[in-house]
Amino acid sequence: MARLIAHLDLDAFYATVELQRRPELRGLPVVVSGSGPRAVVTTASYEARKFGVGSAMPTSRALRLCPQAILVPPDFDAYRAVSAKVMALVRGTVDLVEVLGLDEAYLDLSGLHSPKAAMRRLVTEINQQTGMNASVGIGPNKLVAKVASDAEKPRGFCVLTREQACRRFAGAPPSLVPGIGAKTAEKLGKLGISTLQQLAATPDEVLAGAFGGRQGPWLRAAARFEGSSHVEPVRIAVSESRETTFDVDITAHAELEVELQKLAEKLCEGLAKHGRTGRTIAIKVRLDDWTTVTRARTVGEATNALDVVFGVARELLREYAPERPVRLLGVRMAGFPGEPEEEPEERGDQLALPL
DNA sequence: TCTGGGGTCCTCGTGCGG
DNA sequence: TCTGCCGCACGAGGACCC
Repeated sequence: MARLIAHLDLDAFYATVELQRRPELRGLPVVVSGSGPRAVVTTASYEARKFGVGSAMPTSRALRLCPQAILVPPDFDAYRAVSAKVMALVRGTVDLVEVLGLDEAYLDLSGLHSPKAAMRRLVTEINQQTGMNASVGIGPNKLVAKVASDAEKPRGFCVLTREQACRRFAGAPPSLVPGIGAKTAEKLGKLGISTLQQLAATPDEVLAGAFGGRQGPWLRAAARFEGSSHVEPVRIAVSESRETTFDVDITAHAELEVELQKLAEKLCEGLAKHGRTGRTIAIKVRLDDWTTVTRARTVGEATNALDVVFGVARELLREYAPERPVRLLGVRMAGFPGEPEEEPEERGDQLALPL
C-alpha cells in the first residue's frame, strides 16, 4: 500500500518558547545561547535570522553580526514541557508517530480519511493550545515530507509527490537532502555535481567509486527523492554521554581527572535515572588544535556504578595522557544489553540513511 | 570564523576463534 | 603444527543531525 507521510516541524522552537514566556521580547532579535566565551547559538528568532544569525554559529560571531541581539540562556526543562504538550496533540490525531528531538516528528497519515485537512486542523490546534507555529510537509516518504516541510518555513504547508519534489528541487544543491552535509557536498562538487538533478543523473558506479558501495547508491536514490516511509514509533537509545567544553583549555592531568569525575557522576546519575547499564565505557578528548580522540573499553558486566565507570575512564585518560591542552572532555556509555534484534522484514523497498 | 552538547550511524582496521 | 580464510566483536574516527 502506498504510504502518506507527514513531517511536522516547530518553527524556531526554543526561541518561540522564550518569546511566549517573555512577550516583551516579541519583534526583537532573540538568540538562545549559552553565555561562555565558547558558547554557540542554539536557535535564533526570525528577527535575528535577518542579520545572518543561525544555529550552531559561535555566539561571539552572532553578536558581531547583530550587536543588539538579546541573549537568552536555554532552558531545556521548559522546552521539554512544551514539546510534550505538542506531541500529545500530535498523537491525538495520528497513531503512528516518530518523534525526533523536541521539535519535529514524522507522522504516518496512511490510514487517515482526509489527511491534509487533518494536518491543517492539527497545526491550528497546536497553535491555539501551545502558541507554537508548525510547518508541515507531506509526501510519499520521509525524505519528501522533510524537504517539503523545510521548503516554505515558517508556517509552511507543502504537499508534494516524489516527481514534484524532483522537479521543484532539481536546481537545488545536494545539501538540501538531510544526510548530505558539508563534506559530502564538497566531495560532490569536486566531481562536478552541484545540483540534485546532476546527482540523480550520475551513474551508481561513479558514485560508488567515490563514496563506497552503500553511500554512493544512496546518494543517487536520495537525489531522486526515494526514501523510507517506515515510521518508527520507538527509538531505543544505544548510548548516553556527558561532555563539556572548558572556558579555558586544561593542561594539568590532575585537573582533567577532577573534571572527568564530575562528568562520570553526571553520566551515572543519568544512566540510573533511565534504568540503563552498559558494558562499553569511552572517553572523548578534544585538544586545543581541535583533534578529537576517543578511547573505549568493554567490561565484562553491564554497569552504571560510578566507581567502575570513573575507574575505567580514568585508566583510559591516563593511558592516552594528552600532550596538548584539552578543550573538551567527555564520557560515554554504550553497549546496553538486551536490545531486541531489528526485524529485517518489510524493509526491502526502504532506504535507511547511511549516515 | 574559531567552532556546544547529545546523539546516531557508517567505515575501516585489527585481533581472535573456528 | 602451520597457514589461510571467514565471520564476528571491538575500537577508533568521522560525518551528520537537532
